[in-house]
Amino acid sequence: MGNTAANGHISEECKRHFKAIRDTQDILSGKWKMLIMGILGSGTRRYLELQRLVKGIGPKMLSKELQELEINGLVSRTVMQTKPLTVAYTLTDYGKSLKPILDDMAEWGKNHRERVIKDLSNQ
Amino acid sequence: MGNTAANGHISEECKRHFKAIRDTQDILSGKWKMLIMGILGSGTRRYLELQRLVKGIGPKMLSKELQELEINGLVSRTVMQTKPLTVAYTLTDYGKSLKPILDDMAEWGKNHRERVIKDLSNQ
DNA sequence: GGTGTCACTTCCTGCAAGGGAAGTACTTCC
DNA sequence: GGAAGTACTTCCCTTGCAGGAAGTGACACC
Repeated sequence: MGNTAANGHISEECKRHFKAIRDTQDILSGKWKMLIMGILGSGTRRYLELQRLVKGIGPKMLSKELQELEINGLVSRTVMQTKPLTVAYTLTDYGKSLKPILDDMAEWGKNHRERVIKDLSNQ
Repeated sequence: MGNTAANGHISEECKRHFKAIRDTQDILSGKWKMLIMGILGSGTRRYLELQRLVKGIGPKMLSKELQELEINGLVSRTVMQTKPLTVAYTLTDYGKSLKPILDDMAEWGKNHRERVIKDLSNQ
């Protein structure tokens, strides 16, 4: 990506790179999708289970976000024939392809938190 | 991360993982930060250069986003002593630590675009 | 001294993302 | 038959993110 044509112009390859970042961000847009994907990365969850894990989310938001993830093929919804009906949400194989990114984000976030704490105590 | 204690409880480690995703997302929050970071990942840029590269952004948004990135230590701002003053924005070393994530996002976005195009033609 | 460039800031405005509270439909248990 | 659990949906309302247009200040060129 280190290619500016000195005159300030930018290669098509570069533009595609930038657009692709925007595309990925759009698919994980909104306040909750990344977190939901991260949580589902640790295994299948039921609806209320998710609502408990995603602190602060309401039922409306949760179902909206899940629907959008399902539409994009990242998450699959399965109705389980249990005592009271339950619905299981799981990452699809395609959804799992985002796991490395989410894991990296988690890793970075942990380092960042440590860094901030260090800064505060060194200040 | 595959550790639910069967009773539905979740390890502290897991919770930290989820919080860390949220933290990273917050630092790259807003419509433009990820894209700006992606662009700066390809090299130092001046203010107006960025405004041209980030299609659709206005001067207000750009300076706001850059300020927030600077506050978080991801981007450094340098006033250059040129004919008309120019300002150079660069990723800090810390900002560069986000590059793998942004690159992965770009990679995923490219694959996704191909996938969507295939789906449309196969449909 | 007027025009141009660069790097912003300020003011006004609008809309969509998101929150709260309540309701619905189905089933099972007591 | 009423309560409770699961998985949602609907309605209403607010906030804040973000856009547009214009202004500012510094300097430089003609």
